[in-house]
Amino acid sequence: MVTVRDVARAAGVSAITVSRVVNASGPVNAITRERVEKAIADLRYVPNGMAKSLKSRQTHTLALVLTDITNPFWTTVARGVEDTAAARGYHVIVCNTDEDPQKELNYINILVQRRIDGMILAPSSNNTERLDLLSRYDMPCVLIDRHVKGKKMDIVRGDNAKGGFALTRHLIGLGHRDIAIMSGPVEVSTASQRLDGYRRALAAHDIPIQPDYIKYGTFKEGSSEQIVKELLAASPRPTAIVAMNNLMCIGALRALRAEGLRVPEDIALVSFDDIPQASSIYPFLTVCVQDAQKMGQMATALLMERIADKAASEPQEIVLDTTLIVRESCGAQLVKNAGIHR
Amino acid sequence: MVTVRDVARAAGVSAITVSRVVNASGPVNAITRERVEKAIADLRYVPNGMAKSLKSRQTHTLALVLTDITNPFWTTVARGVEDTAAARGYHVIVCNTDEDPQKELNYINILVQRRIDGMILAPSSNNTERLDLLSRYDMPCVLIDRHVKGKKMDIVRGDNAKGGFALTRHLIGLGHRDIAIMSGPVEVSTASQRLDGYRRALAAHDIPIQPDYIKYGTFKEGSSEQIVKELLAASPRPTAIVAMNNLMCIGALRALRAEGLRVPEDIALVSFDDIPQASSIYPFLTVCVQDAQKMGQMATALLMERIADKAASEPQEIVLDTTLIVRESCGAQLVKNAGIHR
DNA sequence: AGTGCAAATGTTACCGGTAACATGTTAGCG
DNA sequence: CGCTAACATGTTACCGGTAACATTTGCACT
Repeated sequence: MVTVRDVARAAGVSAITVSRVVNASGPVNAITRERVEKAIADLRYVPNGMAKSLKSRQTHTLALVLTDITNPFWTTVARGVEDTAAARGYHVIVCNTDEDPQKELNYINILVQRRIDGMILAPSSNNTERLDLLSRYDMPCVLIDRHVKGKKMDIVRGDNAKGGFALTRHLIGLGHRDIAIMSGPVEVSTASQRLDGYRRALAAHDIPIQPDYIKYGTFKEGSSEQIVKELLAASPRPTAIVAMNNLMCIGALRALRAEGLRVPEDIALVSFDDIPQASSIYPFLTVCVQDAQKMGQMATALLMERIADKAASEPQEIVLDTTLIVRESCGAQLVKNAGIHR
Repeated sequence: MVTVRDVARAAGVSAITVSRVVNASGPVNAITRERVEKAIADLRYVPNGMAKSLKSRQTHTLALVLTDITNPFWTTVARGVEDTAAARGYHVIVCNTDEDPQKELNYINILVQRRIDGMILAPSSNNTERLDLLSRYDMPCVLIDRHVKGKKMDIVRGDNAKGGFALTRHLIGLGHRDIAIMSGPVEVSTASQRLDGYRRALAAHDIPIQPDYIKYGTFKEGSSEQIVKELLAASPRPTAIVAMNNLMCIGALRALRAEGLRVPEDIALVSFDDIPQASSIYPFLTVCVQDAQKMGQMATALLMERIADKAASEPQEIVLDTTLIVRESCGAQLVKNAGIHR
């Protein structure tokens, strides 16, 4: 492949002059410039980004390390990150960890080797070891959607506690008192904060917390089936379920139907995060949504700041608001039509 | 940041010896190795991937250039690509063109500069200029989902003609004769092939082709509204619509509902590609699906072959089968219950 | 003892771009 | 006319890793 020196030879100048023409990084006589430009065109010279990166110590590459690229929430985050990064001349490597800390660690190691300029990370566990690794290597990092215990870092996340509170209170307002919750993994902050909101809402209405009503699963569709079975066996049987994310909610809906229960007539079901294309044609699920695209944008902007700034200012925590969208699955319609539910 | 030479100094050996320890690329005495490994651990040495890439002329990076990362079809393709690439030690840069040839060209230029090892591309136009650019720079490239006229290249795609044929014939089998189609952009092969299948199915049943029934839009939700309006104004009004992809179909469904028409009672609607999470809770749309994940896997595997092989064998065309999933939106249930439809 | 060979380690140079410094040239000004 | 300043261009070295080649050491075998 053609190099600066090839171009230089063809144009009868030195390599640095070619570099100056390409980057407008120094004075070049108009006639010389023209000759160089002709040589570049003739030889179809394309500068080698790696050589440039090696010398300049920046790669103009970010990584987005997320837990499930199949989940529309993350897709939308990715879109926000990609757009914001591209607008500033950065590229994004998307890495999918499937909530597996080992996979996550692997990716981090490779990304450090690649000397990416920074990283947006949805941590899959509370273990701080790999985060220490990042700070040791001076790699700017912004956490997204989740924090890690005992480690002060930049983070952009939704207001999970408020969301959990809002969903639960809404159900209480519809007359429910036996409200169960399908939580995500205990050690993921998103889950514990949402659970907190749930607890606080119950407490605020003097409803005692039933340990039987709190179940832990993964954030995937698959784990719901077992949980639904257990919840239906609880006594008294819950009249409403809060699912901790969109995929678990879908799983729950299927599982409930398989058990012969209608939603919302027999049991109400609400959840966090939407599935935009689904609700567009079938506005059924009552959900608490976050602006995922904005979350991606904010995280990227914060990361860029951090890259420019490195260890300067204190780590920031940006908390984005959540919105409750009331549709059918909570049974609000039923209540409206028939007075108090149950 | 620590380099081989720093480690070498600390261990009292030469740089190349460190390199040999790290890569097991030459004989090293056990005692020396131990000393070097200790130095690596003490200094927390991490090899610089860029320097390695510069020397070895490979980046272990692929790019996936697609047209809409919000579309679940492409997300699933991305997942297939990512998994397959990661399994072989490659990383993927995902680039989103929004069907904009200018954006696509930009990305290609930057990717050539980065000297990525290869590229999987869903071309946004029939223009071959940028593809010539790729071959000129000797960049292995596999087209995905779409081909480009008059350019022999590796490609992995679905059997669009067959799919278009199957959807149309299914509607004909249900008694429809006035079948309209919402096509994608004329110059995208995916669209023209599907349209071809539609035409062939009509011809096979001696149904004349009505130019009024063929409309062209983008592959996005937004373009459907206008098209639906136009189709409803045609005379006779079509009794069924074939949408060319999942998002257009959603748009059409909304537009039809807005016009006060029920699907499938008043008009049937079928489409290409599913929205998995939507149909999981609401199995409504009759669709012709492709295995997107497999498409991504195959494309990556083919690309890897091509990277290993460069200009060796002839370009391959891999055509994946499509499957018709009959659900409600085509009106099959109605027909079953009530005899011939309309 | 002499020869041959493998293992162990080192030296040099290069991948491609560019910062830092050096040199040559021209124009402006007293 | 001589001096300075700004412009134009070039030389050298470095970013960090490693291929190619060179050197040294130790051992087996004749």
